Amino acid sequence: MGVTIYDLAREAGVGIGTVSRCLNNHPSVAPDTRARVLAVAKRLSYQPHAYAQRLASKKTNTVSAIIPFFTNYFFIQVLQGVQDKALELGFDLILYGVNDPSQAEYYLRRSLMRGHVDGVLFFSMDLPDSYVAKFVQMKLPLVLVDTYDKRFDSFRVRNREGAMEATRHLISLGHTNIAMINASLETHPGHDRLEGYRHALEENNIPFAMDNVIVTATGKQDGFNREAGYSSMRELIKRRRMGMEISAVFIASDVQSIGAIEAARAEGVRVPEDIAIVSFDDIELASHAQLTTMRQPMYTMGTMALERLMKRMKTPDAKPELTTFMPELIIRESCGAQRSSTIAKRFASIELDRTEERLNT
Amino acid sequence: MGVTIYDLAREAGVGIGTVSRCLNNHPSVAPDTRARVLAVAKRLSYQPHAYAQRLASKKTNTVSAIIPFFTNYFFIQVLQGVQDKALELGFDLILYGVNDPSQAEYYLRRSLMRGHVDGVLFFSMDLPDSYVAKFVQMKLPLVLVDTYDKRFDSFRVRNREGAMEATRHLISLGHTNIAMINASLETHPGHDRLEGYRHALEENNIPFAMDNVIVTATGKQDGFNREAGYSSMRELIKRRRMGMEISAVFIASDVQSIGAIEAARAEGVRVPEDIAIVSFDDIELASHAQLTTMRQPMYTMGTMALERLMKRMKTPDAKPELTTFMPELIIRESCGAQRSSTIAKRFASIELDRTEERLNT
DNA sequence: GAATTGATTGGAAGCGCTTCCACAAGATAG
DNA sequence: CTATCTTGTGGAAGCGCTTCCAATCAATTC
Repeated sequence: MGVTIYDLAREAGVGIGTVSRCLNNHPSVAPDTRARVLAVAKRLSYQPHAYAQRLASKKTNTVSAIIPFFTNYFFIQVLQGVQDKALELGFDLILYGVNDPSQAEYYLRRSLMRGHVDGVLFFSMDLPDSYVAKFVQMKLPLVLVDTYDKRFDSFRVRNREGAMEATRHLISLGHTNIAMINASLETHPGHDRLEGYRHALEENNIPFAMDNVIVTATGKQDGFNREAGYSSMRELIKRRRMGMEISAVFIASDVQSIGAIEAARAEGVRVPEDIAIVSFDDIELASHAQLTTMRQPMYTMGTMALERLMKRMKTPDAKPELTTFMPELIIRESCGAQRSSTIAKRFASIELDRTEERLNT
Repeated sequence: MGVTIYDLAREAGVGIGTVSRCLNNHPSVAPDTRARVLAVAKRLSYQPHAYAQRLASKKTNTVSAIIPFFTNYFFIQVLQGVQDKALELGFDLILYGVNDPSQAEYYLRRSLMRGHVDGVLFFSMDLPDSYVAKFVQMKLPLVLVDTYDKRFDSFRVRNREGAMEATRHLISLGHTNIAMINASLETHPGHDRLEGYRHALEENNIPFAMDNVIVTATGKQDGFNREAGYSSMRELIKRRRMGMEISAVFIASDVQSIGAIEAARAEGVRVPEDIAIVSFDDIELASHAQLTTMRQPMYTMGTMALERLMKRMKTPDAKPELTTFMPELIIRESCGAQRSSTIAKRFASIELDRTEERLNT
């Protein structure tokens, strides 16, 4: 069916070795030979056979990305970074979306098939111990993003420090009764953000109490979802009505905050007047919802992770590196820091200018 | 480095053919031979070499998905469907995200490499004519989603009919001055939704005028983005203040509507009291924004598209089929049909019940 | 003019698997 | 007891490529 290098060789009157060299820009080919072969290849619309190439060259030019819940806005933006970088490098990206932890192992096993991929990106989940050994044994490069293992390159956001900064911001606005809405404490972000919150309170001599922390670990994405934010906020409002003094809340993720704002609206509680909110992530919608939030460099994490994977392929024995990112506080309206209408208006017009600018190009 | 079937054959004292048959569940192997070989395979932790298998068997178990702007919520949900189905079928999914039309051709070319993928899903873009011939010639199965070509299987949403229903809904609520906010008319959805809008007006003897249609085709995603919605709505409000009578607007997509609502809020225009909105897509956020919208079965389109691709692999010469989906009107608050607070409250509590239900499981 | 060098080239070997064909060894039938 | 199946099995061929080694031939050197 397909045109092979043998066809090209016959047609161009050369050997298959020469054909291969021409196609791969090998230096030692006479210019006119190369021209002739390439002309024939074009004429017969030759297409190299991907797997034959890969089998022979032992390079796949493919990486896999094992991502939980990739419909989560956080992961989508990371994924966009990975994908753009893959395009730039000429790599194919196999997307392995994990909806349930057991799937992660299936995908790990699959990625480990000899010659399947040149490297693996593993996101936001604990790497099962049994696979650590396998990756080492198979010498398959692995880069972890938003999770950590000392035996592999890792990229992490400083969740604890970010949560501290978020909480400090609320404190600096005069709040002393600050609650927290969190997702599963079993997750790294959930755990570390709680720690940061607690630390910020304590360094300011505000007593920490688990009573002020509402944890919803159920539902999809370990509780990092809108519904969980909705019900958590309702619970918080209920407690508030029963006498608990709460003027602000630190919410562990933007998606939860979106749900929380819905709940506040439904209950007639104003944000930020009655309850100020600071959250975490800065997903695209955060600006729509006017959320004050800790920005994570999601896109950059994606591109850097793939770059690191490439580096690791070249120098497999280098020492694993841990790269951390410090999230950045983005102030919008939900925390009440911009209650002055002047500032708010000016902000709106800036947004507008940017839009118009884009329209005029 | 790797363990091959030759190693297994030697170790188990059988031939490579037998080993291969054992691993592939071929019937004609004696039960104890099979057991012995599998035991050895396990002991040596044998991993088949993906590309060798594929080269020899001429099956790749891989498909590619060429998707524009996959960070768009619409595509993400379709993609989730594709990915889940791929997992179910044991296929790998190569994600080719297109940010710019020229990339689509690159990815098409790449997908056409012999033996690279068993099939291709192509989303929402016009398939370049030159590639039609190539796919036919290479006999590479291709399924189109959200776009159409009579020579291939296609899945489409009935944009025109959906837009008609959306517009009719506004008319049924008593509106007669209905504007439209649209994205690029060069896109199929943009074009067809305009047609539907126009048709619905005319069948109700309401004059259609392009003056009531605001088109923003620039920016990312051909104008299907938040910023475009924002600026279009501002333009609409400006015209309104200059005397144009507008009480409702049909917006071509939910993302645009989200921006439009922002603009309305910034300008002090109430939704739905001053301007009622109906839009299109029903992305996850639509319920958060309380958008009345035309729901597209995105996830289903993803799963069905992959299923169709499989079917096409099995019977390559069957006649191409076109499958259309009728979008469904989802009524929320933005159209004003539920202005009664009773209904609104009941709706909120239903949402809540669902949330709590989930929490209790 | 012989010897050496460098630039090209042909093609065998090998990547690790599937599959087909041939064959051995019992089992069954006549 | 011979002829005919069955059931398992071994291993060569081949998938289409890369790469290495040997070979050719013209150019250069002494």
